[in-house]
Amino acid sequence: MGENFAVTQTKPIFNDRTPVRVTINDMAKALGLTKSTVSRALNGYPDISQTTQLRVQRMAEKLHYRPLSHAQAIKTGRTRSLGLVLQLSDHDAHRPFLAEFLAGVSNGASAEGYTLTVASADDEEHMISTYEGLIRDRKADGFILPRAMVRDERVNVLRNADVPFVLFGRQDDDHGCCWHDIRGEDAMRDAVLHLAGLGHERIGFINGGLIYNYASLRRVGFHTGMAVADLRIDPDLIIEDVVTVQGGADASRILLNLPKPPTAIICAVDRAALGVYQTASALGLEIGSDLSVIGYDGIQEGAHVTPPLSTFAVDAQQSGDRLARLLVRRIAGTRVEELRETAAAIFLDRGSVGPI
Amino acid sequence: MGENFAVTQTKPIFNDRTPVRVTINDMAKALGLTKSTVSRALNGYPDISQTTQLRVQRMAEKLHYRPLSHAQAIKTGRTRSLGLVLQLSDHDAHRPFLAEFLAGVSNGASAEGYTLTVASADDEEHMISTYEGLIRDRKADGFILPRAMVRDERVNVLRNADVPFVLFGRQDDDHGCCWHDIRGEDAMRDAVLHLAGLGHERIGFINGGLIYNYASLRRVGFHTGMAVADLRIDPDLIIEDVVTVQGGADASRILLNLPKPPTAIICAVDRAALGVYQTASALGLEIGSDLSVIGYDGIQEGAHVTPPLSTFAVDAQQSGDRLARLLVRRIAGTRVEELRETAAAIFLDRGSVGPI
DNA sequence: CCGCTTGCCGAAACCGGTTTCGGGGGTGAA
DNA sequence: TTCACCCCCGAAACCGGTTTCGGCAAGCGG
Repeated sequence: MGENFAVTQTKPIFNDRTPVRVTINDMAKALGLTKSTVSRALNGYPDISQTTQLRVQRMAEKLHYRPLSHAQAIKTGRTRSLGLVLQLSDHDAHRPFLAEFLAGVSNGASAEGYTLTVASADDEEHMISTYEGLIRDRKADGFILPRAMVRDERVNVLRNADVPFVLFGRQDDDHGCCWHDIRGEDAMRDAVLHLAGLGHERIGFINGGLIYNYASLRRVGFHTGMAVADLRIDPDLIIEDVVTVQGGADASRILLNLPKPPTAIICAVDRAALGVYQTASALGLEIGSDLSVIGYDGIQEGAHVTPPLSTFAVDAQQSGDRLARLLVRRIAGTRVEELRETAAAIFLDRGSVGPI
Repeated sequence: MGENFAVTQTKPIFNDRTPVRVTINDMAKALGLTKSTVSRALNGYPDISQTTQLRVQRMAEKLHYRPLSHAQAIKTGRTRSLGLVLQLSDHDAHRPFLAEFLAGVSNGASAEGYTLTVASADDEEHMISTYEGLIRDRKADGFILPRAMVRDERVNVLRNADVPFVLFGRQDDDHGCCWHDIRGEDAMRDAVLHLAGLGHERIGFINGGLIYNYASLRRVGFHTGMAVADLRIDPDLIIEDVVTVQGGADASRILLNLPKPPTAIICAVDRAALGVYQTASALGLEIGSDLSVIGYDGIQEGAHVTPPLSTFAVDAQQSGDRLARLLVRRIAGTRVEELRETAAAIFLDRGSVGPI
């Protein structure tokens, strides 16, 4: 017993530069309370005095205490994480936005104290089983569904598993659905009006993928615009279900080879518009003068073609952020009716539109 | 006491079509064992008889029992999830692959029974604090670091926090590092040899971002190729730190305006190669005859330009898959030396290369 | 002065797992 | 027969939280 300095410190404060986690027990000890009181104080239970609650909160600040999410999960069932299942086979219509979208989602999530769990699936069947697995293993408290589809099996699964979810895009059967979406229909309408204002009368429309819900909305927008501009709709000038560059090239070739070809073409998807560029150059048409083109999406490549593509840009990052925050509120129990919002696409008037 | 049928079932088997989770207690009850035995049987403890272990495993199959990952996490510290932090500001050099890469990672992870946790950060500082937060809150058992950099602060942080990680790309200071990478240096060498075989002697080289580790490797590969082909290296024909289309256009303009311009240009990044196309068309040069171009990456756009870009394609999905599996093994304790692998890029001989 | 609320907190059970410890029973040797 | 192992498994503690329950002290009315 030569030394009087007994080693009483059983738990190191620092472990190789990494601060050791402070637990609720450390909090309780530091405050002279029991851990149950600490827990209730932090979770805002009404049977804790104002004074104590504040003391606990201050101490939590001071000690940088944050409850372990998976420790609470075991009792509450809440992991504090949002789920996102990517579909691969999805024709790369929305690939370009993925980075921004993901960044937005993860930003929104972490701002709310949530994390983002990402999975992927090749086909629809695999996707459904992926959801079921994630739900069964409680990997996420709720899900973000990109690209709402007309007949959306994901919605059914989540609905009767009673798991919160939020759609990127709207849904006709809105029972239990909340969403964030861009008003593509307004964009299509404005595109028509813009062209009509420049004297165009024969306006072609190349719509996007019909399995997605946005296609019918944008079709309606196109019709609305034509009606407002008092223009007759020629069914021959409408081609639907086009989501690729090649598809856009093919569709526009059909349109431009008509006896009375359109003087302008509106594309529901930028990639299709890029296809129109190919066909135009093949046919010796100059875009912006011989043929006007308006796209939708605002993908990078559109800025680099000549002339730069006039298009309606969507802010994928902002949308991702909004979706995450909506989902968190949904998980917290807010009614779906209060969690439905849309935003406008912004028109980028670049070089691909001209008077007739 | 009119009824003799007492309601003893306290836990419903089905809850609105959603099967209720079976817990380790259900397993114990069904087997007539204690939960501790069940746990040890499933985790392969040596003090459980062969017979019992098999019984337990069969029952687990039958009842579809899988332990709740966050329930085990609280005791073991392992969440069974892999972390991935995306950097936004990262010039969209690798954006195009993100979808495939992510799909690969999440596939590999789920094949190993892991999930994928994704976060994002705008700048480097934020990124480091993001890692620290994820580590502190035990959100991931290990991390995948995309795009290894020359001076990589992430590596430092993870190294002395003693958290497993795996690099996409190699690292000079390989202490504690394991990785998967594509041998870009071999690709650059082969590109030179291919061109030299066609008679080219003045070969330009537009290298990628110098903050990334791959740049120096590809530079070495270029030099190697030139040495093997017995060609002299003209420093004026080398421009580095180019990662965008515009950058590629600018760099190639410099090269092609030299008194003795190159007859072929190798680009370490496809986007730069696309920039070369722009400059070539501006200068009236026909690619494939007047000027040969070889890229690297294998991005989609390369297939759609005319002539299609000859390039070395990397399989981002496969890489993601490999990285996930390597990381899982790293977490399980495999030595880093056994977890270093490289793969070859595959040459797509399309239309942008011709004899001198 | 007494009884009854009410406010506030501690004690303890619980969630679904893991891990340590100890002991019962069978076997082999003395 | 006894004793010492060894092979298995059960009991119980533990991880870091949440939630229910009960009780003490102060306040209030009578």
